[in-house]
Amino acid sequence: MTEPVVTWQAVQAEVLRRIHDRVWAPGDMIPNEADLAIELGCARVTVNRALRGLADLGILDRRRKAGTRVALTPVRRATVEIPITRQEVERLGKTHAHRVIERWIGPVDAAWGLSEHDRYMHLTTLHLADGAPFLYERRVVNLAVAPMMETADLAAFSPNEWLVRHAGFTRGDIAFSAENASVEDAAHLACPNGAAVFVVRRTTFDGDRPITKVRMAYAPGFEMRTVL
Amino acid sequence: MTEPVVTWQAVQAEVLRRIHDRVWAPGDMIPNEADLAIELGCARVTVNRALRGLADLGILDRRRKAGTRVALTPVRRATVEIPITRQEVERLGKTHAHRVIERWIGPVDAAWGLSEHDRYMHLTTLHLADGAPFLYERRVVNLAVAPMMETADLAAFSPNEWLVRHAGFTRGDIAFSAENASVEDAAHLACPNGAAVFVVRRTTFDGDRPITKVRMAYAPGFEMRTVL
DNA sequence: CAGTGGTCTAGACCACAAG
DNA sequence: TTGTGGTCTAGACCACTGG
Repeated sequence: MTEPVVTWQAVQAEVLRRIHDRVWAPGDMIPNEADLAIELGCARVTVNRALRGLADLGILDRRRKAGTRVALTPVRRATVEIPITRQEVERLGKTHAHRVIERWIGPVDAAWGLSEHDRYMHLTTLHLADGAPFLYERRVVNLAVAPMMETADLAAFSPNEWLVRHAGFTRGDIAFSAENASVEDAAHLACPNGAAVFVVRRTTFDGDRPITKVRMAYAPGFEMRTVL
Repeated sequence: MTEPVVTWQAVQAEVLRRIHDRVWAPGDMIPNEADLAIELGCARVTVNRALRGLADLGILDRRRKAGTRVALTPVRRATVEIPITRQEVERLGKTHAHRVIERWIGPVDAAWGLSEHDRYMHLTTLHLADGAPFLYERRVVNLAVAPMMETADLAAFSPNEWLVRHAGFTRGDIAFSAENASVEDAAHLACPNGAAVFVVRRTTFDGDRPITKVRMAYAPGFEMRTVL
C-alpha cells in the first residue's frame, strides 16, 4: 500500500524512487496520469506537474497517446548559469574590475559572419579578479541595432553588463569550447602561449538581427560547474 | 487596450514583449499575478505558469510578498544536453564505435578523491566517430556500489551507457574546462601534445555514495552548443 | 477513432517574508 | 500583520498521434 502523497515534489520523489529501485526500469511504460493520480491520492494536474518536470530533465519520455516511459538513453539536461562576469568573479569571493582595452567604430571583418553594410563598435575588454586577468573578451556590437551603445559610458559597467541593462530582453546562442591561447590571448591573460583556454562564443539577437557577437577567453584554470 | 490572452505561452510572449519594448525595464516591478490575470483575461494559475517559466530562465526575479520584478542582472540559465556519447556522435551524422583500452580491478589512487577501502574497476575507453578519435575517457567505478559492473559485457554498450541502463536513476555533478592534452591524451586522440582539449569531469552518485568518476577529453574541435 | 498528455478555470488554502 | 507567490483540487475541453 502506498502512502498518500500530495505535493508535486512528493510525487516526483516517489517516481524517482521507483525508477531508482527499478520498479520501473529504463524503457518501461509507467501508468498514465489519471491512474497515478488515483493511486497516489492527488489530482491529475499534480501528477502532470511532477512528470513534466522529469521529462524536462530528460528522465522521462512523454508522448500523447503513447504514454510515459522511463527514458532508455537519458539525454540528461543540465542547467548552466551564465552570469555576467562581475557576478561570476564576486561569487568566487574576489574583487572584480574591468578595463576597456580597445574601442573603435568601423566595418566588421567577414570572419564574424555579420552583415558588412552596418557600422559596428569593436570592443576589447579585460576582466580582472583580484587584479589578475580573468577573462579576455573581444566583441562587436551592431550600431544599427543598438545605437545607444555608441555613447555608452563603459567605466562603471562592462560592455556586456551595459548591454544587458539597456538592450532589454534578448535571445541568443552560445557555444563552449577549448582553444590554445593565441599570442593575443596569452599577452592579455598572462599565460603561456598555447595554454588551453576555455572559450565561450555567443551571439545575441534582437528578434532575428544580431546585436552583438563575442568571443570570451577565460584564463587557464577556469571551470564551469553544474549539477545534474 | 490589451488583446485577450489565454494560453500560458501567450502570457509569456506578452510579458517578454513588454520587457523587450521596455514597458517594463530591468529592475522594474511588474503587476502581481492576480492583477495580470484580470488584465490579460485568464486564470491566475495561467499567469503563474508563465511567470514561473521566465523566473526559471533567470529573466524574472520572484519573491513572495516582495512581488515580481524584471531581473536587473540576469543570470541567464541555459540548458545543455548531456547525451551519451553514442547519441552525440550519431547526431553529428557519424558512425559511433568504442574500444575498451584498459579494464582492471584494483584500489583507487588518492587523487580521485574516493574512499580508498573499496574495490574499483578502472576503465579506459576511446570513442570513435567515423573511425576518428572523438573522446578519450578514463573512469573508475566503485564496485561496492555497482557490483554488477564487474561482469558487464562492454562490447555492445560503452561503460557509461551500460551504467545508465543498469544503475537506475542517479544524481551527479559535472564540470567543464579546457586542458592541454597530456601525452596520454594526445596519443589516443591523435592530436599534438599540448593541444587544447575540452574536458568534462563528472561524478555520479547513488544517494550520497559515488558510483563512478570520469574524466572525458574530447578531441580538438569539439564544441558544446546551446541556446539561451 | 480513441487514449494520452496538455492546458484552462475558479476557488481555496498555505508559506513565506516585508513592513 | 498582510500581501504575494506557491500549490492543490475537481472538472472540463483540447490537441496530438498511435493503432
